[in-house]
Amino acid sequence: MSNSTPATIEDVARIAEVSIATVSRAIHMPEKVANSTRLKVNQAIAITGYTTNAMARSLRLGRSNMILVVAPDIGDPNFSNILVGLENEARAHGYGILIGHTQNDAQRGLEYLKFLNSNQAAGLILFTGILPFGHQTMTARLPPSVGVFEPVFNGGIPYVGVDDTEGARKAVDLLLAEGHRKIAFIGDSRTRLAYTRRRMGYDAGLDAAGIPPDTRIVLEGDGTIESGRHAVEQLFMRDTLPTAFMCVNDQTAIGVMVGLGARGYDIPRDFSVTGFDDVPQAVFISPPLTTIRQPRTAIGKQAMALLLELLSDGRPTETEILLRPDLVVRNSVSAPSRNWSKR
Amino acid sequence: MSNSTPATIEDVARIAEVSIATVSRAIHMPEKVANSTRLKVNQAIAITGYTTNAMARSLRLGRSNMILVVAPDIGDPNFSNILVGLENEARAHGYGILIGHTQNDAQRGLEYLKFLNSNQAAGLILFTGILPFGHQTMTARLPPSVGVFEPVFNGGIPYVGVDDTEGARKAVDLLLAEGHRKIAFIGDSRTRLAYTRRRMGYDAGLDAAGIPPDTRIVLEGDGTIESGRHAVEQLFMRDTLPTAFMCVNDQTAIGVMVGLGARGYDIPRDFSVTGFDDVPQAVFISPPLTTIRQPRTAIGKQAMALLLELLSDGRPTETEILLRPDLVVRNSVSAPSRNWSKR
DNA sequence: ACGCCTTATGTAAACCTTTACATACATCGT
DNA sequence: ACGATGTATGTAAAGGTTTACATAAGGCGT
Repeated sequence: MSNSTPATIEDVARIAEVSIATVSRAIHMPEKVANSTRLKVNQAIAITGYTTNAMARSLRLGRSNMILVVAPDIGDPNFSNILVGLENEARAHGYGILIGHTQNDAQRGLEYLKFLNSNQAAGLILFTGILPFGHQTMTARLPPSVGVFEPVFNGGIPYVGVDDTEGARKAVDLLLAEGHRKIAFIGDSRTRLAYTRRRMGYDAGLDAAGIPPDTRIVLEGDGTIESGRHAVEQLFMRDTLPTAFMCVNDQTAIGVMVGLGARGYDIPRDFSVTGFDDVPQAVFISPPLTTIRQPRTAIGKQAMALLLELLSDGRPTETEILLRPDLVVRNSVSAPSRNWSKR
Repeated sequence: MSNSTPATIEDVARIAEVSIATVSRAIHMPEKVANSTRLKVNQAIAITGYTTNAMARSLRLGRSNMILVVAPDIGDPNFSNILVGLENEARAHGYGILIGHTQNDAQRGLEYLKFLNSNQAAGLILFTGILPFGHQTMTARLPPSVGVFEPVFNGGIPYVGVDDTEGARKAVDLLLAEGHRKIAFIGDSRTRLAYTRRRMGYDAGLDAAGIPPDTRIVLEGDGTIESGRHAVEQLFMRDTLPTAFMCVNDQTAIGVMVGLGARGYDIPRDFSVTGFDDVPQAVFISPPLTTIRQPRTAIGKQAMALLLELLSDGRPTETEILLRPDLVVRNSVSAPSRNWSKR
């Protein structure tokens, strides 16, 4: 029973007094085997504690029961909850997940290519917007894949994310409702689609409020804390100060708050700030950040569900799933101060 | 070249005009094959883009190249950096890692047992102090395993962590050096060894300073934010206030700070607070938390290195590796205020 | 009673590798 | 010149599973 080497299908077959084919069928196509035999097999399985050897099975089937999840940074606060969603859904369907992080290093990406080529993963979940591996040639060989947050590189791969435009719209609308008219957008970027879309929401909100766009207060950024801080400095140097900072993500917002704090300003009294993502820190920084929440667990679940569908059907039913983002009101937004609204 | 089905060892053998055995040897025991043939084989590999099929290899070898990492909570801020260390070290030796989180649910743990039984993981890294699976019977069948942070359940498994006693000692010594004499210990627990050891460091520090222990200001806790908050309430109700709170971890410290803030006190003016772990939030909360840094990447690296050693040797060289924790001074500690030091 | 269809089970090949063993050949010491 | 030793390569088995195909048996219509 508690043998050193695990039981094989043959052990089960011997005890149940059937052939190994029957055992395999009893497990995977129960309706194809007589009730009485199925019972014998099940008993034998219980006795031996048999578990299918996944290696042999994958080898035979030519496909594994593992899904590779590639992310640029596992430590990213956005990542872990997505993972929960991914994992729960995967396991519910008999798949396991394998995690790799590229650390934005192309070399790393290549190593994961090996996994794929050696059939260790049946499917792929891509977090980066850019395919981590040697682009064009590889695409053909990629297993069924799903992107998270953003469509991947050269398309053809469905993805699930949040409706960035709508989320940004909610943020800008809140700011407008509070009475802000000079609202900066921090973190503009043409390379990341999610950021581009958030910019679109910002533009749309301003437009709907009849406020003409002012590119002097739209600053570029790469979503890091440093980029937020830098943007604040630029605005002060150019003397084109807004009353509110709508940031492309929470990290940027934190940078903005740090920059503003370093110059002695109080938030939200002197300036309002909004973020995007609702990372765990958002609630701990001071003041707690008003931001847009990503339904992370749901995103993970949906992404995996889509991938599993691809794995069985082979054909994606939809090419893009956008979830609804929610506004989370905390304490970093208020009406514009008298001082600044004069400008 | 860019065939639909990946190249096998036979394709390589045919092109290189050798037998498959030679190809295998050229890859895994290069010194056993003549230079000229090795060259031919390498060229053939380059042409075909061959990668060893991990399934077949694992099946043949009877062991996989995957390491299962089981953690109670992937979202734990302590987790991700450890993972980086684990993963880097693993990949450097040709292993991949597989992540599972039990969410403190025994049922979940059982599902991972299947992975192990089906030979999908060659080794195991355990984050929980408690073996996640049906305890006694299973231990025999466990693959080589290493614990992180704490020894696992019933021992026999080496572990790597931080020297909790020393870390706690550094925190209490800082507080003492600032002049504190009434230092509370928040988060005492007999079930988690790491916490018990931190308590030991606290006791030792007090003892060395000639301060008699005062159990009225040693409160239990489970390391959650809520537990820290609760402890503060208790101390106020009992009217046994300390001048400083030494917390068993950062979460508890955050809870303490929240509780103190809710009562209108300023940190560090009215009370000093220290944490343990140096989670990413520690720098963002206000005031930034003075705490003990866990060398997380190093812990991960060491744990994996130990496991790999186990996998080759089969015998652990050491049963416990304790890394040195560092004090990180931020802004939550100052000399005791005049008001409170009068007590 | 016979052929035919259906249902339940068994046999054996295939998936791709690694490696013990066998073979072939070259080198060396005598 | 010959046996011994060593080196380089090939042959074939084994690892655990799934499944196409073969077989066997039972039921049914005529």
